[in-house]
Amino acid sequence: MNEITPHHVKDIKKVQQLIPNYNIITDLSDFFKILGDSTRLQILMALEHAELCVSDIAYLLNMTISAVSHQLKSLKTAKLVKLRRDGKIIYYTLDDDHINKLLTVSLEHMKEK
Amino acid sequence: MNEITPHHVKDIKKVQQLIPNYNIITDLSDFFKILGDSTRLQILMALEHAELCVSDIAYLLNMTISAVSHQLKSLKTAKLVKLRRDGKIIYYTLDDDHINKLLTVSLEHMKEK
DNA sequence: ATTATACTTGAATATTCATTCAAATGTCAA
DNA sequence: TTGACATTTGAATGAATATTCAAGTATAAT
Repeated sequence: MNEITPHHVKDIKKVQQLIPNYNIITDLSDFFKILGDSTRLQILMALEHAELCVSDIAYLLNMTISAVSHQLKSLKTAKLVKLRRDGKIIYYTLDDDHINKLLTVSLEHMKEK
Repeated sequence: MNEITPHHVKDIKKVQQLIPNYNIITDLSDFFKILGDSTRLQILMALEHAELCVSDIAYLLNMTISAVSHQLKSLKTAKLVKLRRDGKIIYYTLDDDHINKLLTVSLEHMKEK
């Protein structure tokens, strides 16, 4: 790391007080990282409209069951989806509502560009 | 790719009509991908509160000038920041307002969990 | 018990991507 | 026009991660 001489110390001090602490920022970037993959985003957007099982999603996205299952696991770990078992079939749904809201807001952001 | 027999064809057809087309989803996931890195997110959150030059940001984040410059380039390409030059110094700001709004909404999402 | 179905899991591969390092560009001052 | 400063750029390295492949659970039916 090279030595750095900042040019606007006052602004830096101001900003240091105003931005969220690093833990919050990493939580948030981890969250965006999950959304930053088209497969996972497609899954979430599909689950906005229906409860689906793994084969349904794999068929819908034209992917292998395994690949979908891996991504569902990520989404589950991130608490964005939840599942219920009915016999051999496992059904996935969105874990809560405000992920839904966030996706809508984000889509708006896209359209405005 | 193995053959897949979906179990809920009706739901799949419904979902196919309701989710955004693939181009929009990839645009959106590309956007989230940009936000899905703590360095870039810190930069954006800093620029919410002040116009800063590259050395300021590097000092604030305790990173090399070069690393920061690379990330600023990504943010510029994604049209999330813009710059102006004043002599030797290049100042960065957020490119528009609704990125600001989205960050706020997303932070809310985090807190609710 | 055996087989089939639905899905998960772990290791391996391949690709993506953040950071570093060294060199280059652009601007100003002497 | 030489030197110093601020930043950019491109290649190289290393870490993270999406998908595949093969093998492993779990459940139900025969």
